[in-house]
Amino acid sequence: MSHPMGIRQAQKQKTRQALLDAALQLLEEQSLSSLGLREVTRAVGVAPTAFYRHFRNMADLGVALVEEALGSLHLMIGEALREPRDDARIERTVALVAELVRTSPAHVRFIARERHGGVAAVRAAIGEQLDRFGDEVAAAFAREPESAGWSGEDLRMLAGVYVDHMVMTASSLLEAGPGGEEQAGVLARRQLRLISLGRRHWLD
Amino acid sequence: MSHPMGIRQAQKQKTRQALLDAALQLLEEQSLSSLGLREVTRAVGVAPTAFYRHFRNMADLGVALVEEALGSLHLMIGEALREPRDDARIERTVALVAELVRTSPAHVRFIARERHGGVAAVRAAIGEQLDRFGDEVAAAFAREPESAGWSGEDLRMLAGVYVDHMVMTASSLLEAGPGGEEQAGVLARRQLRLISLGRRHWLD
DNA sequence: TGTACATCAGTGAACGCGCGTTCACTGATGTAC
DNA sequence: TGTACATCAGTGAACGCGCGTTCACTGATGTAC
Repeated sequence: MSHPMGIRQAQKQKTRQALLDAALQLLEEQSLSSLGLREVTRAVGVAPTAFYRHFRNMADLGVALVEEALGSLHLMIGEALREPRDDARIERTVALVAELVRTSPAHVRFIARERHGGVAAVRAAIGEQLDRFGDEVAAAFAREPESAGWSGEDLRMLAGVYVDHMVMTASSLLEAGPGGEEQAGVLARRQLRLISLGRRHWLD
Repeated sequence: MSHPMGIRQAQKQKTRQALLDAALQLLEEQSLSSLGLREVTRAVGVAPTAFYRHFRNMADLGVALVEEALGSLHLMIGEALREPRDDARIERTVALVAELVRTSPAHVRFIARERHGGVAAVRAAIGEQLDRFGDEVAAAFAREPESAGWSGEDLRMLAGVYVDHMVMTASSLLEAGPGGEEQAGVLARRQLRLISLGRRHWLD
């Protein structure tokens, strides 16, 4: 039997995760470029120097947070788009985003904030993930009969609109807070209906 | 004759503007929450303490930058939307945004970055301005014959999509850089066409 | 199983540095007569 | 017009503080025999 993870490695992972969790929480009130290494280690309860056992600097930690926030989302989006009927797909898409905001509000806020934020490496990592989403959504659309006659470029454009809209919906659900969720959801569905209508008449 | 602005006031305005300009330039590479007061005064060439004659803190300066970036834009947007034909309006809208990005890239970057950034007062100021844009665009749409039968809510939704799309277009034109402007413009026009089509068939 | 040595996650002291803010000041500009 | 006083934008020294990074270290875990 090999050693999938010894005590030492397990403990190291635990500390690393604690650093990520603490950073994410501290980032609710500020942006990454103003978050300090000592702030994070203080919140976790380890010495500042322990940080360097896990990340080279805060930007490095930020990139890890991007992976944590978006890495596991690819499967879920593809599934939501498999819904054939327009209105059901809209419903599922908004529900997926709402679920994401409910279960991981801090991750969502982080992505919205750092997407155009002051740390280049993190911006790049987010951009890459969103591009991948766009490609996947485009591939899902391509499989549908309604896409017959569409150029690859047009499909990718449509996919981009979808992805951008999802990010925006997530962000406005977050800002809406507990009270205004309903209203933000209604707005998002309406906007997706507008986009769906545009799609249906694209080749007229 | 009264004193529209004495030598003293004129000099004060000049220093204030120099602080705003220097801050905006420094913000190309970082976000507001990590920009320091001393950094700004150093760039201008005044003592750090001079800052307090003009702003209470960096958040205060940030709010002033929001006004500078978006305050004068209200007239221009209304005018672009007065165009009656769909394709001409799309052309003018994208041209307006492209012009803005060309003449004030730093302002555009600032707005995109701080819209969801770490400084609450600045986020609020940007949100207010964008809401005002939304109201104005909705009012412009309401005047058009194509809007007959539309509810106020639906019009405001459509206006919100337009405003969000403008911000996103500005941001992607910025990221595209000198080479990719053309491509980003094509994409933006295509997306607006999609929205226009959705609008035309909204009441079907 | 027991022993001797290697690894390495986390420690704690120390460093130099730039930060925001305070304060009393200076001297050009503004005002009253 | 000239004079005496008030205003106030910008100065410069000083402060205490938290920052990121270095370094030699400790002691629990891992490995070889």
